[in-house]
Amino acid sequence: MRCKPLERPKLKHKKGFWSPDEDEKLRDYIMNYGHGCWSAVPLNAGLERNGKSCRLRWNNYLRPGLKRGAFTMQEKETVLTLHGLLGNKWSVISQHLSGRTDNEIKNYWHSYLKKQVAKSDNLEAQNTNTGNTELLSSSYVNSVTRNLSFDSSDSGNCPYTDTNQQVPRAQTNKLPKILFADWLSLKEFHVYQGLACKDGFSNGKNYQDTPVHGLLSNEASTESSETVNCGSNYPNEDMFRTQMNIDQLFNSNGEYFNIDDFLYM
DNA sequence: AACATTCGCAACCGCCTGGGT
DNA sequence: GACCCAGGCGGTTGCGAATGT
Repeated sequence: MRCKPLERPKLKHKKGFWSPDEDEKLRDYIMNYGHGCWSAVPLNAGLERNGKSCRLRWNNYLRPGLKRGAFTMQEKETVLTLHGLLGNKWSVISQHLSGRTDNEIKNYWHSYLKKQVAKSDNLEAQNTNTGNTELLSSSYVNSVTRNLSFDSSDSGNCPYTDTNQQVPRAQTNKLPKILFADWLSLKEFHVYQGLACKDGFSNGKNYQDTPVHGLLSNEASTESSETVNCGSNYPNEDMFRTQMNIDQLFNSNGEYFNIDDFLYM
């Protein structure tokens, strides 16, 4: 992990925007030799930048496979839902959106989604004031889960549409984790958010302290058809167990499930 | 047309983590 | 165990472009 200490001359590092020439140098160097130790990259590539700056430039701009341009509807939903679950864990969220960088997602959130969420919260506050208390806080998560939808005509988006399909373990790890979030009912989101919820689950504790057994019960499955995505049917527990790596869902005692283990597996 | 405000985004900053010494 | 340092991450800033007045 750690590189050999470098004997480096005390260079004054350049800051600010990268020139095309600098981009070219960095790209050429990394394509030919890999980045290895980032702090050595600027020296070897002939750049007057620091290693951090090179890493950032490469990861956020030069790296092959980066997607540019507007976020798709599905990407937007993914960001919203994962943000609802994870908070500002941009790097984790970015792992679920191929071609998008954490920085890009963060910018997207701050410049666009945050406002949408605020709007949604305002609407809900109005509903609450008018006596409609059915929806509790964490409104945007609710609205997201309500609105989550995959194009049912595009089964490629949804590995759950075929309940008989066994997913090999190696592939299981590549499943979009977003689908678990989609699968949770509104109630579970309330628990995660540590907000008051009608079944008395929430006490401000971390979500991972909450046994997930109940969350996988039929009760959850029938919670609300409004939260359904991936076609028309809520996946049942058996299907969930089949599609997911069950070892990751229950600990060695076979009882509890740590959402972090799931999300980061 | 001129100025003000908002938006979008690249890049920097500072903190944290983990591995080597 | 303490220290050092590279790498990683999230928050923030700054600037050009777009839009509004």
